[in-house]
Amino acid sequence: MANIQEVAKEAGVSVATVSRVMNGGAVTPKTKGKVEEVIRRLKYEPSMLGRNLRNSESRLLLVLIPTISNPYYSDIINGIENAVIPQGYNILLCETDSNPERENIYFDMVRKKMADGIISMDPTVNMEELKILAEDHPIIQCSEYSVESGIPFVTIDNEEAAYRAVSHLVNIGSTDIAMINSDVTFLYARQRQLGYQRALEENGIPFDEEDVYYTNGPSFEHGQQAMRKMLTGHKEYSAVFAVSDLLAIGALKEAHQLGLRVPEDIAIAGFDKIAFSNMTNPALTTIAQPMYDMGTTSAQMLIDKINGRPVESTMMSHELIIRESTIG
Amino acid sequence: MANIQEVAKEAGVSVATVSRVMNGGAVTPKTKGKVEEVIRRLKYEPSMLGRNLRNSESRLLLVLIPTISNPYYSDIINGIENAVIPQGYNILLCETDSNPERENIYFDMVRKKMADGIISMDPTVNMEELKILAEDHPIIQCSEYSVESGIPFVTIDNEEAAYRAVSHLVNIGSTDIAMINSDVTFLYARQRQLGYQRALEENGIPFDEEDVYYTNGPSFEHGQQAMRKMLTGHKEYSAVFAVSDLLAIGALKEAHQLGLRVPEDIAIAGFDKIAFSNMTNPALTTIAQPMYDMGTTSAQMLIDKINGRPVESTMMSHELIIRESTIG
DNA sequence: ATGAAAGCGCTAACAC
DNA sequence: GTGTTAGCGCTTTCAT
Repeated sequence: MANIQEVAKEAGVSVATVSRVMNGGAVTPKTKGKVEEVIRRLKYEPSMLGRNLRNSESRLLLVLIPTISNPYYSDIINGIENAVIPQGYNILLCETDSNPERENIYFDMVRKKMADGIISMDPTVNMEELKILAEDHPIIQCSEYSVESGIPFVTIDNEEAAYRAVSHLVNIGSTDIAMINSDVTFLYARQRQLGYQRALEENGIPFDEEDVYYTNGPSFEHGQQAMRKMLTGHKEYSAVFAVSDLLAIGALKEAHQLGLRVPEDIAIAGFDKIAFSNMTNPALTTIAQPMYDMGTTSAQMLIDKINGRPVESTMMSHELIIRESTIG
Repeated sequence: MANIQEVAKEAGVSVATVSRVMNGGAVTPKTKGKVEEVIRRLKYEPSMLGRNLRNSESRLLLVLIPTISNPYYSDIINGIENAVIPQGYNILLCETDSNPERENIYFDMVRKKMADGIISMDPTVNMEELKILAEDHPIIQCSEYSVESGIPFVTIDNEEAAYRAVSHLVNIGSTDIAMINSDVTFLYARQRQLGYQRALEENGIPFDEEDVYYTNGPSFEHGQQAMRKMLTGHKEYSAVFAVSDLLAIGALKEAHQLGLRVPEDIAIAGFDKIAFSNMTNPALTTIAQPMYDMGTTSAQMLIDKINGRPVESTMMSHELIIRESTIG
């Protein structure tokens, strides 16, 4: 628990020299060796607190997500971590629970210099506040974003991806295709619905607003509810496009519960390719987003921004993964 | 971006007074009002960097987990967060990836005072290092632990829980009960195997080491592999007890893939009651650990430890959740 | 009740 | 190449 002063004194040098040894400044091999010996002997660990104050940086990056229990974020976070750690940063995973108070705690952390910047992946984020914060602090949006905010973002072409997924459902012979969508206040929900609509119309299937089943949330249970409503309704469907895997997995479970076979009686496609989409029976057809790369990219963008380098929004590629839930 | 000096100057008081206003020291209502007005006007946000250095604390707590993608940890982390945030702390979720280097980065953070303490939930943690670190720094073990380390822990009675799960399998009429276990270098794996063994023996079923199928890891795929090996072997089983839900879900998928019906042909029980254990078809019988409470408890223990208060290890309760995978 | 001043541990500009 | 010194922004005695 020694500090830099004690090391300097013990080694018979100045604190500046010790600092230089620590940070690779110009020092004689001889003094360097001597100082290093003392550091080892005294088990000296430089305090980041002093360094942080001096450099007025915390080397901490906030990653805002609505909840940690949504596996959607796992790989993105992995990508972020692997990108920032080699550059001497660490991330603070912030669960907002879509709660403005929680969110404010985290915004405060960057205002109070406990964090150097933010990667926001929270679709429920208070965009007004985020925008204001972005005036004075480095912020990047990942996955969910607002163009008008002027804050740089990383995303995929949601409309095109949904278009491909639904086109696939048409290609396997479905004509009555329902959609399970979350709240259209979210940009991705609107974009994916547009893709659904375009795929139908280009194939001569009229779009009907009644075929879209909206949920009150993003979770498994919401998917179940939507599916129950759909299957107990007056219309029959041969395929369902769900706006996320979690919703699709809920729908799948409910279909089974109501005695339907997937994909024979009804095909189901999801979106995101979360790890669990492969664990269900049948495995889920879905859209793969380049999660990991989205993570590394947004991380690098944030660090660039922190260092005053110019940053451009990025559109990443996606891929349709065809699995058992849409083809026998 | 004003600092305390500017506020003091603008308000015509000393920095000490500003500090008192911020921290609830004794100040005349009149000066207090004046200072607060200036704070608002200058949009002053006190830097935690200065405060942290001065108080030599970071108010940051590390939570060590092997990987964020294992849903097992979600609820525990939730509990931790809700316990620490009201007390002015924040947590840094640390994915070690069971990589000693990664781990060391995080250990370094507490050595370098960037974090005030650690809650370790990583079964692969380097116990030697952790023990040494615990001599100088507050550390709590949650879920996975070593008694010999002398580091306080929070856990459930794994042996008893496994005993109950396997007893349940016996009660529904199974006599040929296999176990899917992970690596017995982990304490929980050893304890749960003991429970499995005791349940068999108390019911007059001889324990056979060959009925235990060991995996090379904790994931879904490892569960699949174990199940494949089991079902393509020479022995037939009517029930399987998996040491975790993730392994059980893998086993379930593989059973389906090989044309077996669950629970009719083979019953499957898991352990942990992760969110997904309810999303499979059939839903999984499992052991519920009081995740959230384990989180809050270990968090409070850590904060107590940081504040020099005495801390006792805690054994928490568990519950057998019987669902479709073991009863038609 | 308020102010002056010391100091938390570190880095970097400047001088030698 | 090395030492001296001035802060980074804050809290907390110690005076008054």
